[in-house]
Formats: sequence, structure tokens, C-alpha cells
Amino acid sequence: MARKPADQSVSRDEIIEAAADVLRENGYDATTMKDIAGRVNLTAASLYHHFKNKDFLLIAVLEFGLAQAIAKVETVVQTDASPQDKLREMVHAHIGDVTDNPTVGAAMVFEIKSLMNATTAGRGNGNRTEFIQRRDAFFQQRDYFENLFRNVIQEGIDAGVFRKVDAGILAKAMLGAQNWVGVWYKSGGRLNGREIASIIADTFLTSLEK
Amino acid sequence: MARKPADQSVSRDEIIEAAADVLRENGYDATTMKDIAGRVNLTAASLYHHFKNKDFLLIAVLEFGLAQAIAKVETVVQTDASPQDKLREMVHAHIGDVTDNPTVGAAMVFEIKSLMNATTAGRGNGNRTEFIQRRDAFFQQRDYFENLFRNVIQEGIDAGVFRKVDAGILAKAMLGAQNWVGVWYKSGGRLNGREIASIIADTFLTSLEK
DNA sequence: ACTATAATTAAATCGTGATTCAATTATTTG
DNA sequence: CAAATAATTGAATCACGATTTAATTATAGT
Repeated sequence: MARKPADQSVSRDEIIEAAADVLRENGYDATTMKDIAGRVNLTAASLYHHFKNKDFLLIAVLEFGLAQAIAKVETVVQTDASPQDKLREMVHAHIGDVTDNPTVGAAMVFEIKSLMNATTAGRGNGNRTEFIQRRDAFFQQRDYFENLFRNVIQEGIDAGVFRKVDAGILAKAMLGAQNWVGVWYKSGGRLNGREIASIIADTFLTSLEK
Repeated sequence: MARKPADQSVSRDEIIEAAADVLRENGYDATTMKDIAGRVNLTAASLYHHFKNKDFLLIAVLEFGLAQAIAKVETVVQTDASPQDKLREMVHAHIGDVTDNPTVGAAMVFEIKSLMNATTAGRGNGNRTEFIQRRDAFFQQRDYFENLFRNVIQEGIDAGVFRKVDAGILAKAMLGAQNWVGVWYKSGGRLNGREIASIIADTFLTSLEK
């Protein structure tokens, strides 16, 4: 009943993934610290060694998921492919991320709500301001992610290869459709992630054709 | 401290709308029965006269919102307009619903999660089965709603006015984009609901052109 | 080896919030 | 109007779950 030997020790990242799992299944409030701890054979109390409180654990999960999505999409953006090809690959990257990591995918849709309303009432309150900052930073990252799409769309328009549309709304529509996949997707269904991505990418690219 | 005179009396529907409001702001778990009751000048205890428990109140809100959306979209479907015009109007109906009733709109996205995980642990348990039924029925309605879109898309394909696409996925993509509007839309923003609907309808219709 | 630091835990706090109860007043029905 | 029903409420219950604390063992640094 104390520190576990090195090989049974649990890392911060392992906790985050476990938390994402449970969150996916139960949602923030329905998920107890004990549930999360259980997944990695720890007790609830142990989690407090790694995270200040439940809110911070939640935000860590979301940051993790978003960072991953951004990373994948960014590599595509940095390519020197045509706007069409870039956008197509970005859709694949995002949907691929969402489908083969449904755990995080759904969380990104559902739990942001919990994030906005997070209390961080934890008695100690210097936390509160720190939390607010992390949360705001998170939402900025969300915007950044969305802008990756918006910018490529705009690039295409400026380059004359895309029809002239409202890039901002288009980007939001795309993210809506793509995020939603994380909600309804079930592995083993009629189509796999790649196929779904193809159809959705095709839908928007066709719409953008001049 | 007992029954209020007729004019101050609160109806079941008023409670549902108040609940939708609070839910929109705080999310299911963060919303207390007291919060909801407060909105209509009742006490938490009073709510139990109208709803068996919190879960049933939640489902009542969602049923209400979905029924409303379905009603609007259905009237368009029954029209004898062309698939193109029908689909355009359906998008307007849905997004219009979501934007001028954001309260319910966001709930439809976020709270279904709470619904799936609803406990209805209420000691009395004959409730449980009843709840399961209501919940299943609700999800069937969701499917029905989605199919309204799917069917019109398919009609268009069959009639040769739409490009041949996977109607099922298209419908999901559309609903994803449209539902998402309820999440980011703020009245007073750059565009109003009608304008947003136009852009999104245009996006998908263009994509479906032969 | 020895000391400081890290990781864990069992057990104790502490609130909060859903639900239940018994009592009370308004409406409705016959 | 009397009885039955509806709508409400304040005051208990009752659990559960986040967080804190003090103690304990493993590792790392020197």
C-alpha cells in the first residue's frame, strides 16, 4: 500500500488514455475518479498525485486528443500539394483520427460542454485562474484547428481552383460533419473509417469545384 | 405553501422549456432539479409531481425538441417540390429550428450522451424498463429524422437529378454539419440563421448536382 | 548507504443533490 | 357543498463521490 515497483507504475499518459476511455463510455459527470483509477489499477486518491483535480484531468484528456488531431492535419497542411489534395487528405486525417481513436473522438464533441461549465471549485483556488487559462488556450487551439481547414479552403478560392464560398462557414460545416462521425461510427459497420472519409471528402470537394 | 392559484400554476410544458434552458447553459449533470424548478418558481420537490425523476425530465425535453424538428421538416417533405427544393427547404427548416431555439438545439447534440448513460436508478424500478422504452423510442425517432433526409437524397438520385452518392453517409454528414450549427451559433454574429442555412444548403446541393 | 523525492494508499471529510414524505391549499366533479 | 384529485412545499433521507490527510514504500541522486 504505497509506491508500486517500477514495472507496475502508471504514467500520466496512461491515466489520460484510460480516462478518455471511461469518458467515452460514460461522460464526464457520470465518470468517477474511482472509475478512471480502476482502469489502471490505482485508487482515486492516487490520481491526485498526477492531476490537481477532476477538471484538470478532463482538460488534459481533451488537450491530448486535440493535439493529436492537430498534429496529423498539420503535416498535411505543410505539404505542397494542391488545395484539393490537401483538403482531401486533411479530411482523411481528421476522420481517420476520429474513427481509429473513437475514445477521444467522441470526447471532443461531448465533453467540451463539461469543459465550458467546469467548476474547478476545488477549495484551493489559485487553481481557478490556472484552469481558466488552460481552458481558454484549449479553445484557441480548437479555433486554430478549424482555421487550418478554413485557410486551405480560402487558399483554393484565391488560387482560383475552388468556387467562391464562405470559407468560414464551409470549414465549420466540414468540422461538424467530421466530428459527428465520431458520434455514430462503430467499427465493424458497413463502411470503415477510410471509406467514410472518402465519401465525405468527395462531398465537400465536389461542392467546391468551379 | 401548497397548491398555487390557477394563474400562477405551472404546466408541464413550461417546465420542459425551462429545463431546456438550464440544460443548454449547464449540461445535464451540472443542472440541479432546484435550478430547473427555480426558473418556474417552484421547488425541486414540485417537479416530482410532473416527472418521475430527473431522467424522465431529460427525456421529455429531448422528445419535445426532436418532435418539433421533425414536424418542421416533415411539412417540407410532404410538399411536391423537386428533390432539390425539398432538400434546400429541409436544411432551412432544421437550421432555423436550431438557431432560433438554440436552447433545444444544443441539447440535442450534447445531452443524448446523458441519455445513453442515464441511470434511472430511482429505487422504484418498474421505471427502469419504462425508461428504456422511451429512450429506445427516442433514438428511433432520431433515425426517422435522419431518414427524412436520406430518403429525399435517394429520391433525387433515383429521379436522376442528383449525382449518385451514398445517401446514408450524405444524410449523416448533413445532420452533422447542421447539428453543429447549434453548438457554435450565437445570435448577433456575422450571419443570421437564415444566411447560414443558405450557405450550408447550397454546399450540399452543389455537391449533389450532376 | 543515506536523504530527498515520487507514487500510492486507506481512511476521514464534507457537500451536494436527488428523491421521498407528510402536510397543506386549490380545483374539480358529482 | 362534500369528496376526490391536483399542485406545492419544507423538512427529512441517503448516497455517493470529490478531495484531503497522514502514513508507507520505491527510486533516484549524491
